[in-house]
Amino acid sequence: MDNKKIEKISRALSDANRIAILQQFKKKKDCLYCAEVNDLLDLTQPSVSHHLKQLVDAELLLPQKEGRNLKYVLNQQVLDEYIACLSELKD
Amino acid sequence: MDNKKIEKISRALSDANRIAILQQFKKKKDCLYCAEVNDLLDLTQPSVSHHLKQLVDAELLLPQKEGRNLKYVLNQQVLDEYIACLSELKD
DNA sequence: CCTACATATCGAAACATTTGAATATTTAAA
DNA sequence: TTTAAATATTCAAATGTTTCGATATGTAGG
Repeated sequence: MDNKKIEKISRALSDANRIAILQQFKKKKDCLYCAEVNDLLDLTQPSVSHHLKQLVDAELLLPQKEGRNLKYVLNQQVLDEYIACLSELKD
Repeated sequence: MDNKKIEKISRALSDANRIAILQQFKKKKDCLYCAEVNDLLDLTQPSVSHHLKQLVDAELLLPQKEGRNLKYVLNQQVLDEYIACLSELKD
């Protein structure tokens, strides 16, 4: 993972709403629907769409269309790689 | 570690210059001098001071005065706690 | 004490991010 | 095939971040 990617993921994580979205995956077992995120956050629909886009662009979330709905799953591999890069900073 | 702290650390990590500073600790064994960071980055002294401040405010770096000079050490504990929080996102 | 060095702060310009209203797109259902 | 629901896009306002020149502060050495 190069520094540009570390920067992008870090930026995606640097917002309270986006952190809340990611934490919601702990409660819902493994996937979250777009509509659920709209309910979760105290923001208008375009703002939520903006935040989800940041997370998808950083590849922390993987989107899957289901008819009119949009389902997201957490990209554990990218998260693992990011954590591995941070661990390398230690010594 | 609460969400405000996760947000702050993530923001501190969301900049190419600050990532470069942290990675420099791998090369220098365990501490970095302010003057070395000025040499490392292609920025003016006030800009470098600004970036170091972000890292210190996020408690990723611990500053130690040495006369006129300023020495930084990596705060491994905070880094570990941050990594632990990210790991918890994975289910 | 004066001078030079190391770092910090201030102020402003440039740029990026966040937000919501309005509107567009896509798709399911009637 | 019209209508409604779910999500995305556009635009602009507000806010936050980055950068640097100028200047301030603190400290060591002469």
